[in-house]
Amino acid sequence: MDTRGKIIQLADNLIRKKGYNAFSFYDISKSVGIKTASIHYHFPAKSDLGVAVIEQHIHHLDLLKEKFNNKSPIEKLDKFFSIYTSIKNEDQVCLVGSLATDFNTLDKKVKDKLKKFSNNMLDWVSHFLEEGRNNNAFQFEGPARTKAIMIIGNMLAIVQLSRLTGDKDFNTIKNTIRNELIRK
Amino acid sequence: MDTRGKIIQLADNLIRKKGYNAFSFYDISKSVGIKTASIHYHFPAKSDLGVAVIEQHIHHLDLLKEKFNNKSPIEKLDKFFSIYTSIKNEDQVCLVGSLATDFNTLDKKVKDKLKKFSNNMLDWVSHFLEEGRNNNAFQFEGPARTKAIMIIGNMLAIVQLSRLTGDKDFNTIKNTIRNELIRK
DNA sequence: GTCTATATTCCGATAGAC
DNA sequence: GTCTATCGGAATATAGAC
Repeated sequence: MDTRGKIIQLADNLIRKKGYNAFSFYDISKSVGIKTASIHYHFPAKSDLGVAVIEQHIHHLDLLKEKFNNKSPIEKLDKFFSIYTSIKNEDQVCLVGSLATDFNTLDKKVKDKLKKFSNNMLDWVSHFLEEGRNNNAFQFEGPARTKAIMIIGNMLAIVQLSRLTGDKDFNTIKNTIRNELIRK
Repeated sequence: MDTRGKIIQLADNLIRKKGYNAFSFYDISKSVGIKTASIHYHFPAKSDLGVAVIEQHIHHLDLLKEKFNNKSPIEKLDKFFSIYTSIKNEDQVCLVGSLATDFNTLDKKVKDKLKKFSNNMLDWVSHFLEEGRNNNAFQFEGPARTKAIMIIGNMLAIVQLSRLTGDKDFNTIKNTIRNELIRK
């Protein structure tokens, strides 16, 4: 991977492990093997790096949407869950949760990009929930968008909460959501 | 309120509005009207202040448990919701969510106190959910503890998510949880 | 693209006077 | 309990050489 890519990757990891205001250019410089001043060549300000991290997430979600476009709602759901399993296994939280708690300290361009990402994610989940309900794979009441917020919210929350209540709660909640949603 | 109490109150507000690593003793000194050095008389280190903030939440929860001990499960549920409504109205997130995303940057004593608070909250909600199911006020399947994690998680998440998706989503999710839980 | 060097600001924390 | 003064360190960021 090129230097720019490495910096984004490390920043992403640090934001989700320690939080946006707790990581520094020095943390990245140690791992990449360049000085902090060199990072500013790629990203003039920290907020430029923050924007790039979110843009990468948006891009990855676009690729994922395309890749799973012809797959079943259940396969899409399990892909959605697997994202959070990876997050949990690496002792991270999700990007949206990490940046939402720091929201009032972010630059406008970071805020706006984060809103775009969360709405893209919400649209994707809403669509495959509605798709699954229409072909009787899923059961739930009310607007798909509301159900999507609740499921995304539960997964966002459990990666945070299980740091305090115990790691095993992650699978408990994931399986409960799945069992309640899938029509038997 | 005495100076110590004012400092705790302001720290609590700042943690939930900006995050633990984004607030400084200077922020507090401005509002209280004393110098930053004077804050160290009350709290030698920032982590001592963090612990005190969580201890106040634990104390308030204890008082609330006692006050609502003889009330109905639905009244307890609505009190639980009202806590998050206050949080949302003040553009904050809940203490557990704010500190969970910064968890890996906290001192051990802050981590331990936060675990205690989240488990106290989880116990309270679990108990009134079970109580409500036993007297047919609530309907849900599976362990009360699991349901409690999901409801707490949804509220923790929606105060964060609705910063991005829109403030009106807060009431939508709160009302959906309430309607699904209460037996008609 | 990366470096050295440096500017600037901010932060948590301590010493000692009052 | 609060103050002034100060320390030591860390952070973002820039200038200019290579």
